[in-house]
Amino acid sequence: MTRTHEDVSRLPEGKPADEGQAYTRETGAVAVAQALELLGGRWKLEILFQLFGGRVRRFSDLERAIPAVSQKMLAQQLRQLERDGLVHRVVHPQVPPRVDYALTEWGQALCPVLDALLRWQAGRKVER
Amino acid sequence: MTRTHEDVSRLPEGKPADEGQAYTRETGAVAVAQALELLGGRWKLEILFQLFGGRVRRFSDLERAIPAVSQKMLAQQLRQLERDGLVHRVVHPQVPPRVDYALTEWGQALCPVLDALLRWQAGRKVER
DNA sequence: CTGAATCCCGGCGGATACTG
DNA sequence: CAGTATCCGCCGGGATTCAG
Repeated sequence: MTRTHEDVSRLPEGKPADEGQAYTRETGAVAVAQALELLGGRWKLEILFQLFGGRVRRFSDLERAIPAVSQKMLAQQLRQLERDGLVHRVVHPQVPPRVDYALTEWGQALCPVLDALLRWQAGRKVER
Repeated sequence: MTRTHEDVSRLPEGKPADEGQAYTRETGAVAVAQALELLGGRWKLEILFQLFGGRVRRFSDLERAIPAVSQKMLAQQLRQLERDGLVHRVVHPQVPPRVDYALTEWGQALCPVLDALLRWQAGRKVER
């Protein structure tokens, strides 16, 4: 069925046993695709990177840090990140209003993954 | 060569100190975004998963394995994967024609990265 | 069998203006 | 300050047809 070389289907550890089901090639692709969808937005990665390291940023901080993004998109992407559980949103009932954004634990856990992606991409040159 | 950070959150905020230095927060986001673009196509992951483990597949194999994809998209995504250096394309000058697709070494190296992404996504359950 | 070419459509994302 | 509301262009991607 599966010829496991360094196959993704072989998950070394850490997957829930209650399902009793490892990822097949198809569900694996689907699962990764779902994960990628969470990151698919045009600005999500830039936002995430701004938030990495437990940094808490305000809306205007993000606007300043990512000048090319419009308010609409920034708000939209933040909402989606919040809905998807990567970002935590804290509203301070003040005048003027103030909203803080921070990564959830799960969002923080994405950090080493993106780092791995970074290292993978860096190895592009050596192609035969 | 690349300094292997365990944590992207430790990246410096300013510019890199020297040339061979690793990523800043900004260039890191850009680099990851570039990497994600390579995988961004609607069907690329499914194709990649079909190819993982050094499996060589023909065009018609992939069509059968991914029934939902149209010929156009399959061809398009394969071309892009080839152009981006993830997939190797071998044309056999025969009648009827036959084309084999396989991962490049670099493409294979993506496998553990997607695996990490898979494990990250699996840990979504508990959020506080 | 393996594509390229063409037509078509929904939605992402940009620009701008308005609000509490 | 931190967002909504609205309009709109572009392009990713589906269906179908043609070609080597």
